[in-house]
Amino acid sequence: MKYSCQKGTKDILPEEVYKWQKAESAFAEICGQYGYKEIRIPTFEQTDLFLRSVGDTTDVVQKEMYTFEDKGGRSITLRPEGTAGVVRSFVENGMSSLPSPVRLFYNITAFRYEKMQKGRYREFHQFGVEAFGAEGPAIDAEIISILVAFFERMGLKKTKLCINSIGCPTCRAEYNKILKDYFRPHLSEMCEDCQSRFEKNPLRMIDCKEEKCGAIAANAPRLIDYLCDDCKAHFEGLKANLEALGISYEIDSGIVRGLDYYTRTVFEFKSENVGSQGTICGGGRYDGLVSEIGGQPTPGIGFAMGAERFLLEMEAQGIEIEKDQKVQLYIANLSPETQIEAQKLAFGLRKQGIGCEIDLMGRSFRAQMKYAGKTGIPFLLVLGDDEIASGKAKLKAMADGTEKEIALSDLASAIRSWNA
RNA sequence: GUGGGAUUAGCUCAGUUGGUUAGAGCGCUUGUUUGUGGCACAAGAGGUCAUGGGUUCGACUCCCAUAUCCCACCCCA
Repeated sequence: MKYSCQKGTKDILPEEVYKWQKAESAFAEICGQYGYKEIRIPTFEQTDLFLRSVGDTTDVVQKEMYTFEDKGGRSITLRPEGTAGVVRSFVENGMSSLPSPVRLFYNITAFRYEKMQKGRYREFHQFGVEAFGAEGPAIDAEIISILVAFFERMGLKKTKLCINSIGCPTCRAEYNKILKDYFRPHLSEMCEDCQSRFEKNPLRMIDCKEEKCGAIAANAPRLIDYLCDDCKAHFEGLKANLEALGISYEIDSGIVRGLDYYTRTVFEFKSENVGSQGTICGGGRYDGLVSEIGGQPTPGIGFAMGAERFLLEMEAQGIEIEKDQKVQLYIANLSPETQIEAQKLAFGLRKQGIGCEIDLMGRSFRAQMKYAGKTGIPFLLVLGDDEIASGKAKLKAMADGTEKEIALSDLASAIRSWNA
């Protein structure tokens, strides 16, 4: 074999693509019910956008971006996530003058140069939502409820919501001091990563997976205990709002989120079935991001759900997504002449909304029957010389083999009313 | 970037201390006589055994390198 798809990319074949379509349409429909409008943004942006928004010290930026120079000498990056591009678009298109809040959703591919493992790809799909202009915790609860509604619609049973607050720049600065005071005496026992995190971003030391670090971090002061009054009120408001909606959650102070733009609310839906990381979707508030990108200060919040991880979870929970059968009728034909008549008949039926397939390879009648049986097409009609002459044919329901004599001109309505 | 396992037909896999023309199941195509399927039976197509070197009289089998896939660490969706 000469060519294969690139590392970390995947073909989504017809036998699987219906699952994607179901998930995409359910997500779009639910977002629509909430008043979120779809936005489609470019696949690549200027590199600097991601340095500024995602943060130039994050792993995503430092080692995972697909960055290249185009023929005009510009530094271009394939988007590693959706929020940055949406925020850029929000600012560039002056959406702050739209009625607030501005509610957007999207369905994109994103790219991260990583070593792959379960639930992790270099090109992956995200369903996401962003809401701009609403400051209070109600909108936080709203976007979380979108996910809950989506999971319910798709039949997903067990989902675990974890929430946390990582505060605002003011309380986080204060907390960082406290955290460093706590870790300082233990620093020599901790891993190299944590030692360098100590100066750069002590917050990340909390969710270190190293056993020795984890033991030390377990007793570390938690940011939610040191939130400023405003942030505390916001978090309490979110909890109350979730409870009012009947959405159960856990507080997980280990959720830090690896992108720099997050403030206050952060959350994840987790599972053990989607790879070691366990995150099906993650999101949070980014109240400083719009101004960082050059817009008027505007609060924002959003999430991204990994479509591959979502589908992995569906499969792990044994939830089948129904396949839809667009072709209703198979027309078997017995000769070159009847094949043309079958094509004419099918052409007309499709205009009436009945999907049809016919044999075009001149295969034996038996082979055509086998094909019709295997494809699961629910109705069959044999078009031979007799049927053409009489204008009548037997319409057969493949499931139970029952047949009814029908005038060819009445086929569409006969199929529609078969079970009536 | 670090580490472990794998790579033989479209798919899932056999392949015996290295020994002639490389196998099975599923799938696919065709057929089992005249126009009714899923089953059964039969036949057929499809492989430079991931790629490149090496050892050997001889390599799918042993050695090395590369690529790809799977999994874990880091981190994220």
